[in-house]
Formats: sequence, structure tokens, C-alpha cells
Amino acid sequence: MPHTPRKKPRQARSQATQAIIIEAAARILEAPSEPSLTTNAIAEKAGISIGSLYQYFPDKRAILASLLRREWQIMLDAMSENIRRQTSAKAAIDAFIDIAIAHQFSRPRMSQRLELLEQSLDLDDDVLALSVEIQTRVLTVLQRYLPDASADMARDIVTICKAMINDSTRMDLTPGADLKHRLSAAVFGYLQAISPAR
Amino acid sequence: MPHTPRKKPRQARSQATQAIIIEAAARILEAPSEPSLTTNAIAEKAGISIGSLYQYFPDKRAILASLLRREWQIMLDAMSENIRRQTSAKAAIDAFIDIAIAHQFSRPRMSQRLELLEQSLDLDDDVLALSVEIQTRVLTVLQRYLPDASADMARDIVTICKAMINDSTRMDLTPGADLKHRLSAAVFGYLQAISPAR
DNA sequence: CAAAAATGCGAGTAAAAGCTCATATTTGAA
DNA sequence: TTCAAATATGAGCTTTTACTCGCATTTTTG
Repeated sequence: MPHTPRKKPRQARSQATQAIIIEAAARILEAPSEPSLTTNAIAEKAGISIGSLYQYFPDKRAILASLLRREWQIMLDAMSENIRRQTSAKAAIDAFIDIAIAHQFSRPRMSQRLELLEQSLDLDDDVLALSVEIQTRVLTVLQRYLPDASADMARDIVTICKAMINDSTRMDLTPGADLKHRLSAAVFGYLQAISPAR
Repeated sequence: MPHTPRKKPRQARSQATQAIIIEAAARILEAPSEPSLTTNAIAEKAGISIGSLYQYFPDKRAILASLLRREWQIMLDAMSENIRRQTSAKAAIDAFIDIAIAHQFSRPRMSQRLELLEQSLDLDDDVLALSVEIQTRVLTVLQRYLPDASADMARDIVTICKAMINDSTRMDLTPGADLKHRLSAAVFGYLQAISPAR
């Protein structure tokens, strides 16, 4: 009987191994020589055999989806914690911009290559849900700043931030001092220009 | 002796065949079923044999680079023609936004997949030169609007436009009425916010 | 301790895709 | 018309890579 990837055999150990595999994929993505992200390479980097890898993930796509989910969850956690402690709406949006920059530059090469993958992969709903959740949180913060902010505006803001930050990593792997300034201009400029009451 | 791709054997015919091959690649990229862009598929779509294809291009990368160059040249031509006839600086920038939207939506699926390829391919200088030229033209127009506009600002504008338009094609293959409005807000909002004199 | 169940292993399989080269066809000059 | 140079052809070679499966090892059970 051909094996379906073995179900959570002994929860704790299994989850740890999954995390190791996911991190191995991340380490390959951030390697400067840009080695190709093959399943064999992931298994080797994780220190397990290729056969074992397929006991924890049904296929390669699932590994990358899990990595994406991990990264988005990190973003969400940072946003939740950091946004709560802000007082003014403007400060909350500023905090979001800082978080987005810090996250992408914490592992710039990985983030870059992962964003490319994100577009070619077609993701399952449970992963997309996290992406939607991020936009929802952004919308919540926006509405403190502009009461009539819409979901479309939140999506635009996220799109602009991702594009400008990603573009920035392509030129330089450490954040230039002006990136924050330019990104703030883009975000707040957009908000002011699109706000009807002005 | 292994064959170097034959040099312009009979100029006219050769260039025509090259164009046919490039267009075949474009047609595969825009097909709704998203078939994989293999050299064999390109040759078949072009109505020539795989062997002949390799007489016109040294490798697959060269085909995609040529397609990118073709698209960027179309953009440049549209910008050159349309910008010249504008009077006000604001109208010129508006024209650029319209051109960018129209171009991407003229073949939305192709543009989308091509932009992904653009990032994984590493392009030769002669192709990158066109991309730089587009940014230079944008800068020229920006400087009519803001005399102290910088190359960084032009890059940001291009980045924002590409990201928002591309994001828009992902949701819907025909341009929503509000895209122009939102993109204008992003561009002019950024310019106003970043302008020091205010 | 013995048997059985669970897990680990990695050589090997199969499919996809870039590219070649021996052969066939066409073209153009004499 | 004749022949050689130029061009077209596509079967198949080669590499890459996702994934399998029979066996070894470890862990659990009785």
C-alpha cells in the first residue's frame, strides 16, 4: 500500500522535525550562491533522508506553503504585539511599516526568493487565510487613521509596502536610511490623496 | 564543430522568424491553461522545428530576454509619443499611468507571467538598458512636476505602478474603473508627501 | 526477550525539459 | 540542369529533480 505521509506519529517529535525541514528550506533560500531548492537538498540540509522528508510532507509544495505560513505568522505576531502598544493611529501605521521592513531585511535573500515562489505556487486556503488576516489587521489600523478606509485601500498599502521593500532588498541587503522615509511618503501620501474629505 | 546560432543569414527573413518565435512564446504565456513554457512548445507554436529554433536563439533565456525587450520597447514608444503631446506636467504623469495600465491589460496573463520570469532570469545589460531608459523618461517627466525629483523617486514610482497594476490583473483580467483612481492617488500622494517644499 | 509495529533510509525510477546532430530539403549560382 | 552551400528537421541524448519502495533500524507491546 503506497504510503500517505504518516499522520502525526508522536506529535511532539513530529512537529519538531517538520520545523527542521522548513528551516532547512529557508536556509537554502538565503544561501548567497542561490543553490536550487530541490527536495533532496532540503533533506540533506535538514540532516534527514529524502525518504523521511516525504513522511512529514506530502510533496514539495507543502513544504514551501508551510514556510510561507511560518513567515506570515511571524509578521502577524509582530504586528499584534507592536500595534497594541501604540497610541496614535499614525504611530500604529508607522509601526507597521517598521515591522514590514525589519521582517524582510531580517533574512533578505530568503524573503526575496520566497516572494517569487509565492506567486508561482498556488496556495491552499489555509495559507491564504493568513495573508488575508494580515490585510484585515492593516485595515483595522487604517480605520483608526481614516474612518472610511476600505479593504481595497488596505490591499493597496500592503502591495506598495511589499513592492518597495522587495525592490530595496534587490539593490542592497541592508536597509538604506531613506527607505523608511520613502515608504512613509508612499503610504501616507496615498492615504491623504485618496481620502475624499480634504 | 558545435553550432553557434547562425548569424543573421538573410537579414530580413531571419528577423521575421525571430519575431515569430518571440510571439509564440508570448502566446504560450497568455494561454489560460498556463501551459509550461518549454522550448519545444515554443517551436511548435511558432510552426518550426526545435532544431530551427536553436538557429535563431542560443538558448531559452535569450528568447525570453528578447520578449522582454520587445515589451519594454513598446512601452517606451508609447511613452515617447504620448508624453510629447501633453502640456501640463500633471497631464504627462497621468498619461504615463494610463499607458502603463493599458499596456499591462492589453495582454494581462502574459504580462503577469513575464514579470515573474523577469525576476528569475538574470538579464543582460542590453535588456536592462531599456528598463533604465524607462525610468529615465519617467524622471524627466517628474522633473517637470517637481524640479528636484530624483532617480530614486522615479524608481519608486515605477515600482508602485508595476506592483499595483500587476496586483490588479491577478484579481481581474479587465481593469477596474477604480484602478486609475487608486494608482493616481498613490503616485501623486507619494510625490506630494516626499516633496520637501510643503 | 520476542514479536510486531513504527520509523528511518537512500539507491533507484520516471518524467520533464533543454539542447544536439546526423540527415533531409531547399536555395542559388554557374 | 547540376552541385554545393545554406537551412530545416525531429528523434533522441543528457541532465535535473520530484518522488517511491524494499529493506534496515528503532521503539513499543505482550
